[in-house]
Amino acid sequence: MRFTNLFAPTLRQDPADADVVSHRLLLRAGYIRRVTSGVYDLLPLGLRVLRHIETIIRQELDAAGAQELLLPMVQPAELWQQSGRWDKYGRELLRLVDRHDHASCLGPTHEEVICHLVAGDLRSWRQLPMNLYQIQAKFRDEVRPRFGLMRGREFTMKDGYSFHADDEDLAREYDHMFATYQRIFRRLGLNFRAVEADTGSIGGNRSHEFHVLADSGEDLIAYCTECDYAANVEKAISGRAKPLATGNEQPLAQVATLGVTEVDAVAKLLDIAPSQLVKTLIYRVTGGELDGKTIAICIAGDDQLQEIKLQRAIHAEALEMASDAEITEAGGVIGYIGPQGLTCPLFADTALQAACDLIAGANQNNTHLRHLSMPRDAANAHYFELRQSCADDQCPHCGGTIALARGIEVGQVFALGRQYTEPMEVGFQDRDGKRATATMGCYGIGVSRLVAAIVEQCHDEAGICWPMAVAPFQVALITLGNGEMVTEASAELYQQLTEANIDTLWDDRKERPGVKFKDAELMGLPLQLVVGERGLKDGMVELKPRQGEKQLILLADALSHCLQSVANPQ
RNA sequence: CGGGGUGUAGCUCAGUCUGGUAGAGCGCUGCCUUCGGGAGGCAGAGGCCGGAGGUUCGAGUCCUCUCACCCCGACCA
Repeated sequence: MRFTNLFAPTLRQDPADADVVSHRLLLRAGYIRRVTSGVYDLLPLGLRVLRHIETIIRQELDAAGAQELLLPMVQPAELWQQSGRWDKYGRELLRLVDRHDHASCLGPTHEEVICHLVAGDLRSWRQLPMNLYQIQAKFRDEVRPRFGLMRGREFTMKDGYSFHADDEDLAREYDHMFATYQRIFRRLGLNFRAVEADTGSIGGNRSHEFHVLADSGEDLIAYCTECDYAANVEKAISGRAKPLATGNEQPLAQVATLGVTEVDAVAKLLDIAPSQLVKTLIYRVTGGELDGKTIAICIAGDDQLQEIKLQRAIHAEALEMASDAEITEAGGVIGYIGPQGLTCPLFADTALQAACDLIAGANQNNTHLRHLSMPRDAANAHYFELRQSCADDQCPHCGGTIALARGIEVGQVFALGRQYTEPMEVGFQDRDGKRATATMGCYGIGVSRLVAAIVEQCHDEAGICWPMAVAPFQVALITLGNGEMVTEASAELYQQLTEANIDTLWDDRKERPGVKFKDAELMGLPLQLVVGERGLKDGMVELKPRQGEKQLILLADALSHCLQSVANPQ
């Protein structure tokens, strides 16, 4: 491609509304433009990168035995009503009504549609297993889209679904897809980590997320520095670095804490560690057996409640901090809430299970209690793992040290089981001649998000630094000046490179050298091949990897050098 | 949905407090000079100051309403 034919408007200054590096660079380098909140145009350069990522995904999935198909974006409400998600999915599901007053939605994910398809044609166990995938635009009406391609409302996703005769075979395919995902992300040149994950609203019983490690990531993951354990903090379980004190049961005693309510302030006033305090939080529950009820949660003073864990533990759909009135009704005194004397159900973190000699609110103004013993004074508590993992925690598997890192979730695999196949009636006749329901797995990759995630990990001061495997062009052929000699040599090189199937962007613009170098670096092309009069006099050109040193080479050797650098990038 | 912020030239932004002819830099067009790291000169083009209503002799500026976008939070495969 000649630069003069390429639509790639680069910006000299940073766009005002982009704070995150990938968003900023993709806008500046002419890869994307915003249409409206969370919706982007993918310009030719952006599309090239996306296509390269798709190609790697296709190659690996096809090799793994999956088949590509394409499902519709507009889906009838009936399918979602059948699975039960029409009412459950919430406002992220963009619903529309057509001219016949028929309700539909834009697909945020395709479990219903694929089950409908498979249910229609599945007859026998002999047809199983099958693994079907598609790469397609998804729409989720996110409450707060942000960071460019990182969290859009419309985005490109690879979603795959597998169907099996039994859970054993599903487990096999789950592991197979897990390994395939690792190969895909490795080929993309990413520093990533697979972590155990909560199954969220998609449901199911086993799930891993794949995270690209980056400080701008929206997720927090906990991992062991000594073994393979890694999990999203929404799910991670780890032991406190310093267990809480047990034994030593002394009688409860009131202590005046006039106007002091915050954990750190109380700890300071009483000259104790924050871990010796118990925080009591009051929530209102939506969904599940406790629907509409108020509940109390106890957690160590220096721990944070992980709400997702609580939600899972009590099978709730949503949690909200209780209002002042609800707290009072439950017997709590705001600022001095403690487990004793509350009238609502009490849940506590397992770290507190045997803890004694604690300080807690007394449910009395300006008063705390000393020597609180959870087993003795909060005997009605139900214990669950509710605290969020912290750095320096103990690994549950090997006892090693836990560390935290930020991650961008770029893929997730779920063993769904029969959660969708039951209501969608995906049945077949098993080898004993009996009717059976298929079991299902689903596997997603955020393709457009990957574009952003790669930039987050591969950039420097000057711009993007694409891995060779996904770069929109592999070589930036930069012609310096307009002389006949350099133009002819460049044209010759351009033809050679193109014929050798090397994606080459020939900067044939009448621009000064600085402009060309800056644009090539901003765009992040992995190799620069520079043709200038200075070198050409001696039959030489320059080859420079995006982040490496430049090398003078013979014009005659340029093609073979490029072939080698493309095949074996630094 | 709560909190904060921004809308003026293609981009980045001044001008708004204190009402009085619409500005700068970069980019863009033409010409000249320059030609190895976002050059210099000259001449130009480009604006319903997000939108609607109001106050005023007069509104980018003041008032009311509204829309869009960004950030933090809540939420979220």
